[in-house]
Amino acid sequence: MGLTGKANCMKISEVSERTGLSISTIRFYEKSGLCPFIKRGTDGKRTFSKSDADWLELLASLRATGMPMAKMRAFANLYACGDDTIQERKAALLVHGQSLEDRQAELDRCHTILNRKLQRYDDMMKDQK
Amino acid sequence: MGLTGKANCMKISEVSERTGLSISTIRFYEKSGLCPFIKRGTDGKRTFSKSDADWLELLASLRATGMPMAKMRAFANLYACGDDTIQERKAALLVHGQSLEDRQAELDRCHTILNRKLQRYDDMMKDQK
DNA sequence: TAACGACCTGAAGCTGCTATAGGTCAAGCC
DNA sequence: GGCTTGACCTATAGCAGCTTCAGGTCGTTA
Repeated sequence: MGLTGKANCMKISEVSERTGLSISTIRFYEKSGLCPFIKRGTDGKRTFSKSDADWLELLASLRATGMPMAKMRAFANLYACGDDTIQERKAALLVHGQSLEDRQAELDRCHTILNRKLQRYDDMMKDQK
Repeated sequence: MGLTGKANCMKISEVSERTGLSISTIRFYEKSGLCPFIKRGTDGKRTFSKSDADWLELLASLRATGMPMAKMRAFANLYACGDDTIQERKAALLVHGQSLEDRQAELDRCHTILNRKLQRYDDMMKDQK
């Protein structure tokens, strides 16, 4: 009855909800080689294990913070090669973490510009009266 | 001699340097109606006034913080209509400022996920030994 | 049994640039 | 004068990263 397949096995809609990636995007990522290890049920539908879902969540974070697909693909290849590559993956995440911090600084800078502009609008409106 | 045209008049390369937008992007923005008021010299080259450059700098901030072109175009239309629209422009910037803060929060969230992942890599490497 | 909903595929479309090809013009050099 | 160089110009094609659409397969439910 209400069993969602094997426990520990999620449907694409559940993964979508959890990761914030759209269903189309998940399929697109699979096609692009970011998660070639997703299994299918006998009915041809994708079945996601807990660790598949975790992986997609990490991908979502990387993408949301601006990692280009080419790098994500490289990262995915390391992941697919197993635990020997952890050192390399760690290095990649560290590099990306730096660029994320740069990005945050850039957003702050833009925020300041925005606020200065708002201030100027206020000044102009005062002058008009 | 070394005079760069009228003072108060910049070339596209100078505006590019100052705003961080590529020269192509500036031309593309003009074609897209984000700055239809840029004048040309008798030689057909674009000549940017100080306020043109300021405007493009603001556009750059908006774009860098994720405002879609359609909204930028709406904003540009208000700008082109003159000072009567300041109230509306201010409202638009406030709305965008909110979405910018949301975006910053999202980046922070992703940053946390990244760091947790790094921590887990460290744990795994310890276990391997 | 028919209709619904959740999944599937492949291909086309969209946004926001970026790169390429080909041309104009002024400045500097021989 | 003739030649090259460099900064600009246009128009068009290409690319990344999705999203949307058309059309099809299941399993469940009324």
